[in-house]
Amino acid sequence: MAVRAHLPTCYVMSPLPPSFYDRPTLAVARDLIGALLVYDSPDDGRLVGRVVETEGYRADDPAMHGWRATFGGDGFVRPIGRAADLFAAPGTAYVYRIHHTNWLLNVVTEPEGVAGGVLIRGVEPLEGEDAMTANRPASVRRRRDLTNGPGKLTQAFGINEAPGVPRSRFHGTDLTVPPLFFAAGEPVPDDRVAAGSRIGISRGIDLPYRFVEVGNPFVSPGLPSDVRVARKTGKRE
DNA sequence: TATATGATTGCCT
DNA sequence: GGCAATCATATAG
Repeated sequence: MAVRAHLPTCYVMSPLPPSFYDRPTLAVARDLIGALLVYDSPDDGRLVGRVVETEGYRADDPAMHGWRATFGGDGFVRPIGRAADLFAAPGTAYVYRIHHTNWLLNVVTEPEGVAGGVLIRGVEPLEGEDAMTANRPASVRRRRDLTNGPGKLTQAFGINEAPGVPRSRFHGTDLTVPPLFFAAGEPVPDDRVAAGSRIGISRGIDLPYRFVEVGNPFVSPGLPSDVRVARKTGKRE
């Protein structure tokens, strides 16, 4: 019988404050493991997922959006395009669409004026799982496929948008107040958190900016980019 | 202005 | 395992 995480009954789920995000990006990414993603949905009621996988993106990082235009060349910082929104106040939502219908949720980190963000890549459903199931395609069979990927969890929570919509409703919103926010969960000890290379990127593949809860089935299934490259080129470590 | 690519997913073989 | 979907954004010219 599978052991499922449960909501501590005595927990008051209050939003993590701006000071939580006003820190180095990787510290926030690490500490979000085990935190609760909460959305008080007008359609689905309260949805709660426990964060089990994150990735950090920051200014020293060629994988960050608009990195070349923003930091390249003379090293002068000039926020351009999407990257400008990563300079926003800590705790701001950074939501963007990739490929066609996939929307990815990030939270902005570091002091205002310093670029950084954490991508939420996997959560474990704790509350409102029926609604999450309804929000995902009927073809989804395994429970873990509900939320074991950055585009999957936004769809399960209903914080994605329709194709053709240029921006997300939540892009630029404050994640330190309802309806969409993070709350403290049971802290996850260091021996259950692993850092490694990120997934699906082509630059900065060696930077260990990805954090997962070891062994949790809601960690996304993709191979880290450095492993993928090593396989493709036939190189062994 | 023109072209290449992507912080993914799901369906196909 | 491979690859299409589908278009905004990044980058080159």
